[in-house]
Amino acid sequence: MTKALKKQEIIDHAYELFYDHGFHATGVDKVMADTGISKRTLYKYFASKEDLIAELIGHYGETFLKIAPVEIARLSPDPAGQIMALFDFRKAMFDEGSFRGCFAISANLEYSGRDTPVQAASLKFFETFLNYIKSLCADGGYKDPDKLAGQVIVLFNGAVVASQASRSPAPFDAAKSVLAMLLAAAK
Amino acid sequence: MTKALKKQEIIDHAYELFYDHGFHATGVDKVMADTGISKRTLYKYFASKEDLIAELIGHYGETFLKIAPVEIARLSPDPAGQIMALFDFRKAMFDEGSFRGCFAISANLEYSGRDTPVQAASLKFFETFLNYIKSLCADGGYKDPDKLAGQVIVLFNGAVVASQASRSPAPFDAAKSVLAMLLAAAK
DNA sequence: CTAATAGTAAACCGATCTGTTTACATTGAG
DNA sequence: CTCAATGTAAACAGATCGGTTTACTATTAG
Repeated sequence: MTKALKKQEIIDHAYELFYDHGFHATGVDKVMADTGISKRTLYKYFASKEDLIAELIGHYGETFLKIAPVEIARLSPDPAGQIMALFDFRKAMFDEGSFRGCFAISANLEYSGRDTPVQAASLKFFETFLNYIKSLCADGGYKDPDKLAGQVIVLFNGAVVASQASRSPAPFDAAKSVLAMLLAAAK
Repeated sequence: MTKALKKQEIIDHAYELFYDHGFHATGVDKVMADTGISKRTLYKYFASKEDLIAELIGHYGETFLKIAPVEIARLSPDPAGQIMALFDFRKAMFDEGSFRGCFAISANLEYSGRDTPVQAASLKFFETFLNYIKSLCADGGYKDPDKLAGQVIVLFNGAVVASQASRSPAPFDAAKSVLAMLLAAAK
């Protein structure tokens, strides 16, 4: 097994564990046992637990931003409708019964108030995600795509967090009704 | 010192510690040392760490819902303007340099995926807060105050979480611009 | 004065935490 | 075959975790 594969294997296992059970609540021992590796190997690939989590945020971002364009293109042909479809897509992830929220937000909040690699990685994800929304808004031909993207993100984050906390996809309906109004006014 | 006062003293100290440093990251030993009490006393007033946190969420809710009406009444005379003022008030809390988000959301997310007293307490807060927004919307004379309240909450949570994560009050400006549009359309 | 209450300090429990280190086994390439 | 790389298992470190219990000391009310 190559180095890259081994590292990916650790990432895959750690990702699920932290996503499901939280960051402080999950020890590196659990990651080791779940992956089936020794502690030495874990610390060969990652300098610290926080560095591992930071890389997992990167993994989350890459995964999400690879799947999302495909899914929203499947749901709607035009860029304008794809913004709405993004909310449908995210809601569907909750509908499947798993109420995992945003990996980056959860990590950021749990390490809130400090300056760790976790903060840096999550901020980088937020920026990347914002740029993606901006490009969608620009493609949609809206007047002020950058301003619109900022508004869309607030709605999106609000829906995601409320859904995770209440374990219900309902907040997405409220968010979508506002989004429809917002998009109509921004043409 | 009476029982109630002692308990309040523990709550006050624990509240600051958990709010600033997180829940799993803060041990009961730190709460003891900070309050200046023994472990036995702590566990006389609270059955467990999770029960303590659940009570702290109640404390957060009571505090917030006692101050908010006063502040927004100071900022705006009419109920319609007070909804907007609620965002100004919350933004001002961030502007003061402290980027503490919503205590209930933070606690809920950190204990996400399990069923603890923490979940119950935070859900109760969300309900109370929603009812408060509903009453503001009803007083404002809006068409469908319950629906509007759900939309307002999504915007509010989105702004709070994004501000905490990015340590910037900027998301409130995006949220407020959407809110203005929303309120204008809901008259 | 007495008796109950409420408190402290500290030992103790078993477990866990992140991280390092030592000793040894496996493997693959030259 | 040999040697270096890569891995495992496990001890070790020092600290912390949530929680219980014991022994002792103030305080306070009757």
